[in-house]
Amino acid sequence: MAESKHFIHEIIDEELKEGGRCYGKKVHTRFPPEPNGYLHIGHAKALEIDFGTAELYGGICNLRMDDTNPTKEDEEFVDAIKEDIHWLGHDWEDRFYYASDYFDKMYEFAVELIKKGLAYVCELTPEQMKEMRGDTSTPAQSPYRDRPIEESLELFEKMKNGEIEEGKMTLRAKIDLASGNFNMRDPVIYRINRLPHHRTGNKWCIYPMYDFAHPIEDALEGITHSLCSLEFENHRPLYDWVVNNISVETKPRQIEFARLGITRTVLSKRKLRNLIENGYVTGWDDPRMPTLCGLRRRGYTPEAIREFHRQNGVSKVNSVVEYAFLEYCLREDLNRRANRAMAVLHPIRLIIDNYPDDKTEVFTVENNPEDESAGTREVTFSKNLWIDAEDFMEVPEKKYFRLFPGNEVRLKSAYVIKCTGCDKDENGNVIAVHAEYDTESRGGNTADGRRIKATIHWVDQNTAVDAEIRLYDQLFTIDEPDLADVNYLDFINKDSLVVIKDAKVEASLKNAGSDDRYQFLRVGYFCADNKDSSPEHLVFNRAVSLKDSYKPGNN
RNA sequence: UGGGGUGUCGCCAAGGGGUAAGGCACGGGUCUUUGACUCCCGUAUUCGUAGGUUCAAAUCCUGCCACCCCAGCCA
Repeated sequence: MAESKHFIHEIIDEELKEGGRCYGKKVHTRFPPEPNGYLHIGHAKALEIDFGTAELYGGICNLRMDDTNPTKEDEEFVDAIKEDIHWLGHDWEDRFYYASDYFDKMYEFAVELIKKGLAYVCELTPEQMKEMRGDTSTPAQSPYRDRPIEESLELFEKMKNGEIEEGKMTLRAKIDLASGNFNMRDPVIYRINRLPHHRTGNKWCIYPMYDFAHPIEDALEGITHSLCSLEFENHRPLYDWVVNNISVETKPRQIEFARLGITRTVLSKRKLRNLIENGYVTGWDDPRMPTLCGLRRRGYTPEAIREFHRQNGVSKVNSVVEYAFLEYCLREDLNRRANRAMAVLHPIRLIIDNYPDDKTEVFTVENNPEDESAGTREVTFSKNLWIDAEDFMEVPEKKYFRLFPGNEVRLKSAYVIKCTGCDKDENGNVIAVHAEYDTESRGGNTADGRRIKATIHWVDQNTAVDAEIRLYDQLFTIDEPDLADVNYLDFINKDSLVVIKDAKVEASLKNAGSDDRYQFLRVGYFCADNKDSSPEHLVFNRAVSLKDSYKPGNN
């Protein structure tokens, strides 16, 4: 698994060399979520890059809530964000910060800029500022940019003291009104906002803009590499401008990478919220949601998600990874680690006619053929079993080698049986399958060594437990519902959830916890639902199906 | 038509003058007490495109094309 280094690590390698920007320094990154929503799998990529890079270089990574806008942020998300990050296995130790921790210092830096003649108080309304912004060929206008320093100082103080109405004044950096990069056309770095802040309450009524705040946060924390997504590329000149014009010891470097897209998935907060509000899903943790809490509830493991991001690599190309790759990563992980169990999703009776009516046997079954240390468990066997309706065909199609009259099949870890026929109801539906077992095949091996092509799973009617099973599938029917010009709500997959109320599962599943992952033999990977499942009413979610090379209808 | 980016297989992605890694997906085979897993084999004469430099170009040069981001007192 010796993946070659991606461009960010190549840059860091260079900077760490003698004479490089970071020679002799410890690599220090940060993950700076805005506490205004739940983390999703796209954030997990950034997490992998931020924490993973620190780990790779023996450095450290801070967790920092980027809470510079009181109108959008809320404390309620902070704990959920921390929980999700811990669940993924990342650790910030004691380095948990808020951007709001630095409001005092940011204010001082703003004053410093004013004193240097590099910032001024502007009295343009938002509308006026928009009108005067100019365009690609016309420079912006800024009538207040030559205001005396003393006056700006005074006004800025008034802004801080709440003497100015919201929207009436801003503090702007004096940079370049003619820049082709609009972020440099004297950007607003402080605005007035009278909403109480979730942490600082009413202490402030002016708040720094991201472009001013972020580089300061990074510099103050001694961040060496500020890794962010591509849309901030245009902001880097401003980031550098701030870092170079205020009195800070260290100068962090911003490097941008492409964010992740996944087929048949939407990742934008607005669209995800819409899915909830329109009732397409039940909430942020619905197992069909790409949120970390949704994936967790679905049965995804942190290991699978992290491996997914590691294998995808990091570049600057906007990419949309196939959902199949995420599924592959989950199967890879769970095949190694999940215990097997037998569950019949579409139960149909199987009667072993030559087996004694009241006899019960106990068979020992391996928990995981991929991992002997996973041990074994016991399952009971009797004359009356449940098997899956799909494992019987009265008239088999070509290449079908499961149960049909006259054919032999092995019941996993039990006996070889031969199908003798079936019972039907008045409508012609098969309601029971009959078979006779080979008394010499206990455990599943034939005495004469004849090979049995198919092995099917089963559960004993005497000990089987009822369970509800939720089969989840992709929420969308098209590959890229997240494109700007498609109405994603027109492409909802109506069958993204299929509920099976009357499944029969083996007794050992009775105590399944939501952290346990199982492979239901020949079906897929499942976990108990972390909200709705209980020993009295088992509910299992399908995380991902097993691959299946059988193509029905192949006449 | 300003500025900033990106273009290598269906999807990711290495490779930065010496003759196209790898993974997923897909197809075929093998193995199998899971039609899973394993293992094997196959899959870009070609690197957005047109020229140029060179013995040699995906890699260097020039032009062109396509796509993404930017005109919030959002992050």
